Order: sequence, then structure tokens, then C-alpha cells
Amino acid sequence: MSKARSYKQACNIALALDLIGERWTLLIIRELILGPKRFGDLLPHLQGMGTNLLTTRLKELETHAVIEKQPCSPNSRRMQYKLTPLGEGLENVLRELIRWGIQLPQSPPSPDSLYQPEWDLVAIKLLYKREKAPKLEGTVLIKSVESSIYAIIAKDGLQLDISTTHTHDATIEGNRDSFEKLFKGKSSLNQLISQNSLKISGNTSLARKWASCFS
Amino acid sequence: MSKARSYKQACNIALALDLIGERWTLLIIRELILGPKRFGDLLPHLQGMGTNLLTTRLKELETHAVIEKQPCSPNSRRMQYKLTPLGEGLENVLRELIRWGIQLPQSPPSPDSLYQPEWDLVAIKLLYKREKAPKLEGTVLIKSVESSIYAIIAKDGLQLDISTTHTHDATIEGNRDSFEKLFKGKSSLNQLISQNSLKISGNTSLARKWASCFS
DNA sequence: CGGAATCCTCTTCGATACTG
DNA sequence: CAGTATCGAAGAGGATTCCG
Repeated sequence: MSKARSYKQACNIALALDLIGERWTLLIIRELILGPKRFGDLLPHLQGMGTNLLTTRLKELETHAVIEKQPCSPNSRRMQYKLTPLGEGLENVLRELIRWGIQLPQSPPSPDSLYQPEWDLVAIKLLYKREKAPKLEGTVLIKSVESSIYAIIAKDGLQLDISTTHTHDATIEGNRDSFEKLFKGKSSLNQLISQNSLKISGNTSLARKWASCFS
Repeated sequence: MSKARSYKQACNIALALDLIGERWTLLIIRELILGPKRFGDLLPHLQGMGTNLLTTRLKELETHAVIEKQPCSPNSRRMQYKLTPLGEGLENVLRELIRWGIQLPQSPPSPDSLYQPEWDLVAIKLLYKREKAPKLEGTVLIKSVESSIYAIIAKDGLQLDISTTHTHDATIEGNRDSFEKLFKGKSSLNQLISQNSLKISGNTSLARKWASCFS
């Protein structure tokens, strides 16, 4: 049985870290931010982690009600892992980690480091401030050479999809770098448009309002 | 030399965790939130951590410019560790960890778990929302049987002191439990006063305004 | 195929003893 | 007091196997 090493401190920080402070754990949470995933989907995004260790971590998280294991569909025997409401609360922790990570001296992107476009989606989702345009609704296509991301603006936040095509109201087009600047609040949409870095089409008003939610 | 194990992922979360995700690291940051500390001050608050490991962690943090080592006083040979501006940015991460930790199913306080009053001060400092009363200034004494904490309200946030006596404008008195409810936003000052759990004196208006910054 | 269990090696941790 | 050295214990990483 996993006896879960603990700091044994009567402190909320230490308490939290007892549950999600171990190696790999927060990266597992990151993987589940965009929705439920299966064991086999998690593994390739966690290169270097053994299958046994992933099993252990998933069990720990499950016993602490941070995630839950459920059938992919009602009568299926295939299982998927999903954040519980408690686990979703970790969005706030991840958001601040992203913010802190952004301002870090950027090490030159080492060639042996893994990259998954979904990680950008996680950042976009978490950095989006719906309160800046609470009533906004619609779908924006974020198009670059590398990927086509559909951002579906809904009442309960931003839903992001990279794998399926959706009908969309507006399009923002450009390269990854410019989008990064936009989403991370380093440049405004107007700045990037006037620099010819980004281009908008369709419902441009929607696109503008949506983009203003990142600054 | 410390070769600092890395996740090797082009993701801001993973990048951040490469620096501050290892065991004990965030607890060291917690210790430095209230101000600089010496090696010997850190150790007893990190029970179970070997001295060698603390040395290693401090060096890692120093090379990544999260903390810096400096003389206690200009010409002293005694050294202390202090957060850099980059390190101070981790306040946001710690704040969210505290918030998440608070809503965790409270395990019965195990007898072998360590408790340090300073950890409460860290929580108070980080949960205080100055923007709720931006112009407030003064000193509030938070008095319980266990401790006398001076909260000095300043422009750049809350300064907290448990070791020295200060002149104060207002006093809030009660037991630790009630204070916890107040600071963690679970109860309002008015509620706690009407329950006879807390008592205020001195500049009660200041005390009320200050207390409202936690809800 | 998904994922749990087993082994084995290597690294990190934890605790204590030691040194400038 | 501030760290270094050491060593057994625990955990991580990788490959492989087993089972439904």
C-alpha cells in the first residue's frame, strides 16, 4: 500500500504539498485540465515516468479524491481519469505556476525537450479572464501553421479543442510566437495586428473582445 | 555539482516545477516569505530534512536567482537567505496552495505533526487583500492565549511580527480557532463578535476595515 | 490493448557524525 | 553555528511480464 510520505506539519501549504507536491503529480493534473484522459493518453505526455509510478500516483490522487476513475462511456470497461471538483480547484495553483514560469529567464529550448500543443491550450484556458467580458459567447479559431485551435467561449469558461473541427465566428491567424505574446499578456491584439504579426477575420468585434481577456 | 533533475518539457508549468517542484523547496520559500532567515533558523522548521539536503536546495535556489545569500549586517560574516524579486513572485503560488489546502478534508491534527505560529502569519499575510481597503494604515494587535501578533498595515502589504512589541491602534482578541475562521474567510468579524468568539477594542473602525480584507 | 505487478539499477532522501 | 561527509533506506526510472 502507498503510505504517502508526509511532511507532518500543521500548515496548509505543507498539507497541500502532501497531496500534490510529489514528483509528476501536478503534471498529471495539468493533463486532466482539458478533460478526462485514459492511462495510455497520459503516459506519452509524461515521458520518463514509469507505468508503475503513474499507477501509484493515480491511486494516491484517487484515494484523496483529487481525481476519479470512471468508465469512458456508461457500459464500457475502458477507464478514464477525471478531475473531481477538488481537483479542479488546482487550476488556481497551476495558473500561478504558469504565470511564474512565464517570467522565468527563458532557457534556450533544448532539443531533447518534449513539446505538446495541448500544454498551450492549458495555458490559454487558465490565463483567460472571463470576468473581463462576462457575456461574450461564440467560437474563435486560432490558426497557425502548426495548429488549428478552436476556442469555444461559454458561460463556465473557455473550452478548447485542437482535435476536432468546429464552426467558428471569427479567426485569428498568425505564428505561435505572436499568439504566445497575446495570451501571456505581453502584447495586445492591436499591437500585434499593427505589426502584421496577427490577422483577424470574421466577427472581428468578437475576436477583439475575446483577445482583450488576456491582458 | 547539482545537476538538477528536469522534466524536460517545453511547458511553463514543468519549467516552474523544475525549479521549485522538488521536495522541501516550496517550504523553504514559505519560511522566507516573512523575511530573511539563517540556515539555523530554517532547519527546525523543516524537521526531517537533512542538513546536506537543505544546503543542496539553497544552492539550487541561489543559482536560479530565486533566493540570495547575503551578510546579516554589512560587515558581518554571518549569512542569511532572502527571496529575490523572482522568489517573491512565488507568493502567488503559495497563496493558491494555502487556499486549496484550507478546503481540504481536515485530517485530525496528528500529535506528531509540527506546528509553528509563523505559518499562520504567512497565511495571514498572503490571504490579506489590500485592494479591499487600499488606503488603510495602522497597526492591529491580534491577541490570543498562544500569541501576540502585530499586523502593521502598510502601502506595500501587510507586515507581521510576532517577536517584538509594537504600539498598536486596535486590538482583536480571541482564540486561534476564531482567528482562523476570520483569516480564511469562513466567518466575518461581525459574526464572530456576535458569537462572543472575538472582541475588539481601540480603533474599532480600523479593526473592522482591516478584518473585512480577508473575506 | 490497457494497465497492473515484478525486478533490477540508479538516484535521492534522511539521519547522524564530523569539521572549520 | 554553518555547513560537509557518510551510509543505509526509500523512491524513481526503465524494461519486461502477466492478466483481463
